[in-house]
Amino acid sequence: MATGRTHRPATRSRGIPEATVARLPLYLRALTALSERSVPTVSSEELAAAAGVNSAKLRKDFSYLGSYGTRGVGYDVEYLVYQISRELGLTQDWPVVIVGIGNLGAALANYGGFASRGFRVAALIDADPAMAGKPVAGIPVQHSDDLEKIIQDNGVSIGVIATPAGAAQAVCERLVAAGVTSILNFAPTVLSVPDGVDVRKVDLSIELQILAFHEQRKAGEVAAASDGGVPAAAARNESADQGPDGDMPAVMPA
Amino acid sequence: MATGRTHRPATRSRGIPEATVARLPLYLRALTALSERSVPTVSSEELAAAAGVNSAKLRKDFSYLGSYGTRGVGYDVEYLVYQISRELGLTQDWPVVIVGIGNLGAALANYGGFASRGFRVAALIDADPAMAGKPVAGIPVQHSDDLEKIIQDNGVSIGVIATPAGAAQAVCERLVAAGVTSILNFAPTVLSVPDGVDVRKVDLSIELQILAFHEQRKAGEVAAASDGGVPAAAARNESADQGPDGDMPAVMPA
DNA sequence: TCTTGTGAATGAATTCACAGCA
DNA sequence: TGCTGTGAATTCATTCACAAGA
Repeated sequence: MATGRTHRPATRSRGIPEATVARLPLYLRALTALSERSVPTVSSEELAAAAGVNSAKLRKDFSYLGSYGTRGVGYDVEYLVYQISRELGLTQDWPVVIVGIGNLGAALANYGGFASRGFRVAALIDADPAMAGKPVAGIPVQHSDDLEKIIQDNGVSIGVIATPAGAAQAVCERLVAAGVTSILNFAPTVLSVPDGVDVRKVDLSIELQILAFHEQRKAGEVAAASDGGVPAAAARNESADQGPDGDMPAVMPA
Repeated sequence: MATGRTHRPATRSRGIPEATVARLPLYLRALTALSERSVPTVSSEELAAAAGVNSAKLRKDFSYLGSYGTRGVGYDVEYLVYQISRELGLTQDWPVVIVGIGNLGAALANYGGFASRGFRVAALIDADPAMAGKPVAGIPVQHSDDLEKIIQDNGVSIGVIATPAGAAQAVCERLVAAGVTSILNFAPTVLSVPDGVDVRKVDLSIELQILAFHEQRKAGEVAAASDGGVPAAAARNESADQGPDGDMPAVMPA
């Protein structure tokens, strides 16, 4: 788990399963789209289809949040948007910093999906002095010497690492020391952090390797040489669903 | 599951759990680093630490591949690298195309972690005529009119979608029609694909939302207003591990 | 003696299937 | 009547703990 639910607080089952938390953003995205089309209500079946999951799972997920639907009718779109946003903590402002403004860092800085969801790029930081002052996505890049000050001045608690792998652990340590408690890591390294700090990672290369694994199976797979040879053919019948499967993200440097 | 293991072929348990497959690239990365340092053998304990998982899980994972270790000693690094690479299908060449050469597409094109793992960027494709011919990462961008021909000429079976959300489904359909059977989707949309096609997604915004959820908990969380009010404080004691947790990736447009 | 490989136990997530309510 | 909400059943993943083997 990225974040172990240690003991359960007191009242009510404040223990929303991690797998459910990971799907809430999907539901939110689907709901937002419905909201923009002024759709007033939606059934679990419809919403599940839009989010790419099955309806039983969706209803179970929502049951952890409370009873926000109406039997025989469905869910009120606006109300659900609000409830899920609140649950995810998106009703407040989250300043984030991006460290490492290479190709990837720049892509992230330009990503539009932030502001709309409570995230605000508070600063861009890079170790290259030549980058300092240069605006990326309208925000001037600052030198990493000032990292600690930037974090503190902006009250940043979420940091994004988009540096090369070699620099990631050091950057991570500085971020944590300065007060960051959640890190999104794009560098292909395992970061070690103290308790109380969450790390999530995104690794392109890993995702491709997982695809390659499945791809290999499809081709009819005959030989593959050594070790107990694989049984021929057996035409796999992949089910073609999205990723609501529980596996891992992947990493990527700038 | 991203790819349902339908019936089990014949011989041997050719059913490697999806969660295990998702960790193999992590092990491979750690092993590659050891290999570069010419470390000859490694114990499950050491390797697990390097990969950020626990050793029982690692041993169980390896047990699905076969018995590649030596009791009392550990694993031969080179041998394991080979076995895992073979299992993941990385001993062969995988040509990939990247569609949508915006900031993100360019970042992906420049990503170095490809070639070293059997992936080769066969072509970059964009819908903007102004981009055509312009080299990105040393590869000339081609116009999307030629998508089908490019896929077929290069025998591409893996496609990466880095277009804006609005274009993703259409691109996906053209890729699939042209013969692509695995897709890595960076656009924040649910793609629908026919059976037999695998889709994995990477969504930055979702990852941030998951972090925000946990971040919200840490702050001591008092009010939060409506719905059954959350119990005060209860100082969460997050365990700070990496993402080998089974949750979802996230998405992002160019 | 040390570390793997693995059954058995536990825990988490998903799916089923239907009672309960609008 | 129709759709939600949820216990119960099932499937999948992790962890334990120790026998087997170098």
